[in-house]
Amino acid sequence: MEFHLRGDSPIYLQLVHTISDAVVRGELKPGDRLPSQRDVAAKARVNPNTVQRAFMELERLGLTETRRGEGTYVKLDQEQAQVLKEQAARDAWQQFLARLAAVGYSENEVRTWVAHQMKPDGRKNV
Amino acid sequence: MEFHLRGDSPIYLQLVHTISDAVVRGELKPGDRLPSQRDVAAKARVNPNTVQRAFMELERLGLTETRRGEGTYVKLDQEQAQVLKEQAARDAWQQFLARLAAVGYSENEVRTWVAHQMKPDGRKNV
Amino acid sequence: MEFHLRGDSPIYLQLVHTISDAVVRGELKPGDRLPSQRDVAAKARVNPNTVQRAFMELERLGLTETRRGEGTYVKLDQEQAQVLKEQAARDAWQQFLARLAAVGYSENEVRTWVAHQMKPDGRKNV
Amino acid sequence: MEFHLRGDSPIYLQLVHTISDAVVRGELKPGDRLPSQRDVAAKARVNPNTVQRAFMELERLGLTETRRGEGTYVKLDQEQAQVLKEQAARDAWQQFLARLAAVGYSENEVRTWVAHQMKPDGRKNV
DNA sequence: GTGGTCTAGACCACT
DNA sequence: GTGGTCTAGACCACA
Repeated sequence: MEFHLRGDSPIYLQLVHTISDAVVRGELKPGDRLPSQRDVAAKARVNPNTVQRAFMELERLGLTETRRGEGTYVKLDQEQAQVLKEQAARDAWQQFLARLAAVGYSENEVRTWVAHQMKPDGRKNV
Repeated sequence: MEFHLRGDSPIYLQLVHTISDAVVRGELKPGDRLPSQRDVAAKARVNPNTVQRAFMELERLGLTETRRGEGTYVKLDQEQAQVLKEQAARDAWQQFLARLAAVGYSENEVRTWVAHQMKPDGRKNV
Repeated sequence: MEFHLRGDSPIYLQLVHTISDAVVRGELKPGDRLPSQRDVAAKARVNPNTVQRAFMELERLGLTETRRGEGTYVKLDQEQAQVLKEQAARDAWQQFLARLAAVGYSENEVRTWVAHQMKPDGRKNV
Repeated sequence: MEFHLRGDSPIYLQLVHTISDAVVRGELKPGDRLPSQRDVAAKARVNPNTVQRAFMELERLGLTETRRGEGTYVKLDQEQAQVLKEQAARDAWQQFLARLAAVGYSENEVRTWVAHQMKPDGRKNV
């Protein structure tokens, strides 16, 4: 697993998202063992305490289960992961719509705008 | 202007966004005078220091200018506002795509998903 | 508020219990501001980080609400506190019964035993 | 002997309590041979090292004695067991009283509360 | 070797 | 001055 840390949000949350996204994608399956906190700390080049905080958060969210002296394991089953995946998509979409509305796009403008973005021939839509 | 404050991001930034969005929407036009800091503080029920910080940020971003003893005025012209508006849309779209990719949607799945959301008859697309 | 720290359980949890019991007892009421993390750290003579962890836990339990730059406030209303109080009593009672059963007391023996403890004249029932 | 492991306290201590309670109840008598460490490990589905630690603790507490190559035997005589049993009851009772006091029950309230729990007709006292 | 707790101290963001 | 994040490093408990 790769950890790309950017600067805007707390490192421990970035770790949480990196890992939880992997779970949601199904890349980490129930029962899988996460790398040890020390290993993650080494790979992401952050302090072990920061990693631990991330792991605590993952457990709190119900994604993992940690067994003292053993390690941390994925708990969330595939079905729940799928739910979270769809939820993430809906949330992202809502956020997108809200943002456009906030800066003044009407519903129809949004429709047109998105249609334009989706055109496969649409010359580099970014 | 209404101020709806939620808890996740700093209050002063929420104020900045509330105001800058109004400018971007063209609701506040160049030369318009913003409500006084103390009015904003009262309406949003936040500490005046927090409002001041928000106004400082708006000025730093080039959206407003403050005239001592007079008040704070919108500086950004309509053309620049339009640029920001389009930029906001592109940013929101990119963020949306990035999020879906992060949780495992392929490009095609995104396309299908969005198309489905956009169907006007699809009731409940929001 | 006094903090008596013993050695058997993690300090941060002892802090959590000290404070949450005060809330449950109604000694700290909704809207009351807790002493700052630094103050608690000083009074309890522990590291501020340890206190912060305790405060995080209190917030996670829904007892308090912390406002950055302001302080930490009691959130739990009196009614909810009462519920927790009764719950605590039931839990303690269950635990007591379970323990006696585990070491071999029959239901009747428990009854007799407790009746004996409760006798007010029973000279030092401890 | 059944081993029901919960998650809150160290596994080795749970094993200690399971076994010591059996001794205190008189279910395991002086001279009785405990199941082998490997049997316990298998039945409780825990690491043999964990069982060993539990057995060490039992011996340290004076409940058992280990004879090399033979096995582990209950050492505690019935009289001592009875003392421990009564001690356990008193401890549990004290803990119960302390807990209720901590959440704000007065002595009289405790008395009333317990009396209510003890009413045999009061169905659902557990 | 693994996770859990704690200390010490720094720096930042916010009100 | 308040809480939030992070580092560094220690020591412990557990499997």
